[in-house]
Amino acid sequence: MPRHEPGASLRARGMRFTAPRRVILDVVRATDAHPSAAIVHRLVRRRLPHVSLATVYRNLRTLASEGFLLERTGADGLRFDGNTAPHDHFTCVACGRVFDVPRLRRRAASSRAGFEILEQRTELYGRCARCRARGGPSTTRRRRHGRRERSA
Amino acid sequence: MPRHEPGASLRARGMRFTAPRRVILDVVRATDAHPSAAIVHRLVRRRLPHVSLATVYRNLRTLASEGFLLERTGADGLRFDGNTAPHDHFTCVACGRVFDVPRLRRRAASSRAGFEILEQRTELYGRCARCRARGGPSTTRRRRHGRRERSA
DNA sequence: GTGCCTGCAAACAATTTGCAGGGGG
DNA sequence: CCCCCTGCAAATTGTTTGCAGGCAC
Repeated sequence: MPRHEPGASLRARGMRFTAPRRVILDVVRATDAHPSAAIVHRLVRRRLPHVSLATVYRNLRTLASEGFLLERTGADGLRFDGNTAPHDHFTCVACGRVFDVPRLRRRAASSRAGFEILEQRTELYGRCARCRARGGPSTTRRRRHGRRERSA
Repeated sequence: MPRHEPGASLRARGMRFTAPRRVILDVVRATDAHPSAAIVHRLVRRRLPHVSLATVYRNLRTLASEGFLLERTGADGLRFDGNTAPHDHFTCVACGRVFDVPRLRRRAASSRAGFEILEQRTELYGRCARCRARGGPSTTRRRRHGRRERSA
């Protein structure tokens, strides 16, 4: 999906290109940190102090459904990605950061069992270079019960 | 991860193999429908009418962390999978069903950018054979706002 | 017996919605 | 000037936790 012109394209569908909407899109596109709605909210407020969290949610959803950004759902909740080019994600289990990585594999046996594949999404998990350098060798942590850890 | 013996393995870690726990594992293993906690709860209650939802959550989490089943988080919330063999998922965007599919691609360029890949997870989206037969040709639906649709 | 497990209910957190007013086009 | 969009607050939903007993081992 190409990165089209926000204003024009939105207007063409009867949607307005308001200040909050513009800034929200800006913020998500400006980072590669795959922010949550709350984080986007905080960043947006630096420029528009009165924008509400509800508006952020509404716009993220709208912008995603129009193809201006991508919505991801993972173990760490709902995240948004300004990079609309097809790519995969690598999540470091040590530091929690999420990196974009080029899609390494192309669709294979598309129509296995008669499935028509419209989209694919791959998440990789492991340890990033930095964490490998710091910590010792690979560890597989397990936890019993306990609140699900959320990366900041 | 092999399908080990629940009782023994749990006991070896100082955990008990209680009736609720046994039935919960049973239920998840008996289906390939990738049930939510609520669905597991309903099914478990057919055999043990007094099991609480909290117990279901606690046990699903425990059993997953011990490798007896897999925890998945997707757009449709938290789901559990009794199939612990490595495999991918295909979600039909028309009927919402989730199918297990054999993992089609093997890890490639493992350590791109110094990443150590410990795990990978791929989700495919499209239309299953049945829905392709019914509905017309492939459609890409978009929605504006609106509650996120949840598959039953 | 000891301590893990359980049911119940309350607490929590993330996301969504209702509503009345405001401003973009 | 019409109606989409917004802020605020309340509502919802999914998940987790505290606590007093119960039962597996």
